[in-house]
Amino acid sequence: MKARDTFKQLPHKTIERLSQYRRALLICLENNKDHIFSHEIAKIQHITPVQVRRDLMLIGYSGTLRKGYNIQELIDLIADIIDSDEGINVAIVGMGNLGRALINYFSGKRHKLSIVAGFDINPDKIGKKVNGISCYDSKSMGEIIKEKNIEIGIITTPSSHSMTTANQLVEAGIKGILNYTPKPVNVPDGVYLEEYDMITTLEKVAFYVKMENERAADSVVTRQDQGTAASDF
Amino acid sequence: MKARDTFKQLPHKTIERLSQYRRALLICLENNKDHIFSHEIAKIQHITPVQVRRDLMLIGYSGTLRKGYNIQELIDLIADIIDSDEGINVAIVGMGNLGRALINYFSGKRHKLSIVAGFDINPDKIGKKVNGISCYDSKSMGEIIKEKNIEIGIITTPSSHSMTTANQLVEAGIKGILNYTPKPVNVPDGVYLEEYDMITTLEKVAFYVKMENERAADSVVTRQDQGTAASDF
DNA sequence: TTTGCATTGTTATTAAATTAACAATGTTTA
DNA sequence: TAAACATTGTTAATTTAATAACAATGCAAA
Ligand SMILES: NC(=O)c1ccc[n+]([C@@H]2O[C@H](COP(=O)([O-])OP(=O)(O)OC[C@H]3O[C@@H](n4cnc5c(N)ncnc54)[C@H](O)[C@@H]3O)[C@@H](O)[C@H]2O)c1
Ligand SMILES: NC(=O)c1ccc[n+]([C@@H]2O[C@H](COP(=O)([O-])OP(=O)(O)OC[C@H]3O[C@@H](n4cnc5c(N)ncnc54)[C@H](O)[C@@H]3O)[C@@H](O)[C@H]2O)c1
Repeated sequence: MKARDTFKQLPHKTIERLSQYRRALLICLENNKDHIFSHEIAKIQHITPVQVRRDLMLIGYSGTLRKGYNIQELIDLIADIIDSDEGINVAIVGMGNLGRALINYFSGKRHKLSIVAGFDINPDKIGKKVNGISCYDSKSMGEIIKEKNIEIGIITTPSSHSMTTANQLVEAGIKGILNYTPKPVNVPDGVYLEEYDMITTLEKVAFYVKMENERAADSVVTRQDQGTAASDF
Repeated sequence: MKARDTFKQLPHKTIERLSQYRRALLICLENNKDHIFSHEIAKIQHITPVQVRRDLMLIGYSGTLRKGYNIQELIDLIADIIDSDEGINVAIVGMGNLGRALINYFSGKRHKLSIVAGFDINPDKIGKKVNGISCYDSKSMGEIIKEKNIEIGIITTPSSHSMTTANQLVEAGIKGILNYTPKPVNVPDGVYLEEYDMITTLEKVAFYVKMENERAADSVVTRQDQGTAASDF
C-alpha cells in the first residue's frame, strides 16, 4: 500500500484541520518562527493539543521532543497530502457579488488551486474580466472547461439556477462542485459535492446567542427565587 | 423543565440541519406543497430519512402516518426553536467585497436576523450606505452597538485586523461573532464564536477530487496489470 | 549527576453522530 | 375483508470523532 493510500482514510475532520493547520503555520512562518508546539497550534485553532498530535500522528509526522514541529516540514507534508502536484483549476459560475468577491479573494493566493474562468448568462458581464479572470458565456461551459482542464466548479448563481448550473457542470465533466447557493443540488456519484451554507452558520450563532440570553435571564429569575426562599426563614 | 430547555441539549449538528430543513421547507411551501415526507427532505439535504426523523423526534414534532409532515407547522416549530422572538441585530465589520456581498444578500431576507450596521476604518466608506445600511467609523463601535442593540458581529476585515476587530466587538458587549477571515480569533467565555473558513471547504473539495483522480488512475493500472497477468496463461 | 519537567506519541476510553432495525399504524389494493 | 405496503417513531447498534491517560524521552535546573 502506497503512503498516499493511507491518506485516503484520513477522517474528514482531519482533512479540514490540516487545511487550517497549514494556514496557521504559514502565518507563523511569516513571523520567522521555525518550530511550533502542539499546544500553540491548538490555541490558534480552538482545539486541544491532543487533537493536533493525533492528527499529526495520522499523517505520520513526528516532531522533536521539547522543540515541537518543524513548521516548514509540516507545511510541505500537508501540501503533499491535500494539494495535487499539478494543481487544480477552478471555475466560478455566476459573476455576481459573491462570485466577484471570491475571485478577488483567491487571485494569486494559492498556487495549487487557481480560479481560471468565470461564467455568467448576463450579456453585460460576458467578455469582461474581473481581476484578470475572463467571464465566459455559460453556454460555452462544456468547451471552456475541457479546454482549460477545469476540475472544480463553484456555484454562485441565484439559487433558482443552482440545479441547472450543477447539471451543466456535471455535463461538462467537472469532478467537484462547491455550491454557495442556499438551494442544495444533486449530482451523480463520482462528483464530489460540498454544500456551503452561509445562512446556516449565522443562524447557528444566533441560536447559541439566544440560548445564552435565556440562560442569563433564567439565572436572574433563579437568584430572585432563592432570595425569596431565603427570606422565608 | 421548560420545553425550550430541552432544545439547549439539541446536538449541534441537529441545529445546523434544522436551519437547512427550514430553508428547504420554505421552498416547498412556495411550490404550494403542504406536506412532505422524511425521505423528500432527506433527498434535498443529501442525508438519510432516518436522520430527518430522528431530528424531528428530538424537537418533538410528529407527522402524520402516510401523509408526512405539515410543512407550515414544521417551519413554525423550527422558528420557535432557533429564532428569538424579538429578533437579533447584526453588524458587519469590514465593508469590503465580502462585507458588501453579505449585506446585499441578507437585506430583507430574514425577519429575525437583520444586519443593521456596518463598520470600517476607511474614510471613503464611512458615512456611505450600502443597500440601506449605514457604514460607521469603527471607532464608534462601542456606542453604535449598544445604541442599536446589536448582538452578533460578522468580521470581514482583512485577516490582519481580525483579532483587533474581535476585541473591539467583545469590548462593545457583543454576544456572538462570526469570523469570515482565515485568521482565527480568540474571545472570552460567554461569547459564542464561529470561525467560517471558505478556503478550507475549497481545499477539502480539491482533496477529494485529487483522491478520486488517483483512484481512477490506480484502477487503470490495476486493469492493465490484470490484463498482463491474464495473458500469462 | 540526578531530579523534575515539558513535550511528544500512542493506546484506551468516552462522547457524539449516524445508521440500522423494527414495531406500530393506518391506507390501499386485491 | 384481508394482505401488502408505506411511512412514522423509537430503541439499539455501529461508526466516527474527541478526550483522557500515560509511557517515553531528553532538556534544564538543582
Ligand atoms: N452575496 C453573498 O454574500 C451571499 C452569501 C451567501 C450565499 N449567497 C448566494 O450566492 C448566490 C449569488 O449571490 P450574489 O449576491 O452574488 O448574487 P448576484 O445576483 O449578485 O449574482 C448572481 C450572478 O449570477 C448570474 N447568473 C444568473 N443565472 C445564471 C446562470 N444560469 N448561469 C450563470 N450565471 C448566472 C447573474 O447574471 C449574476 O451575475 C446566491 O444564490 C446567493 O443566495 C450569496
Ligand atoms: N472576498 C471573499 O470572497 C472572501 C472569501 C473568504 C474570506 N474572505 C476574507 O474576508 C475578509 C475580507 O475580504 P474582502 O475581499 O472583503 O476584503 P476587502 O479588502 O475588500 O475588504 C476589507 C475591508 O475592511 C476594511 N477594514 C480594514 N481594517 C479594518 C478595521 N480594523 N476595522 C474595520 N474595517 C477595516 C477595509 O477598509 C475594507 O473596506 C478577508 O479577511 C478575507 O480573507 C474573503
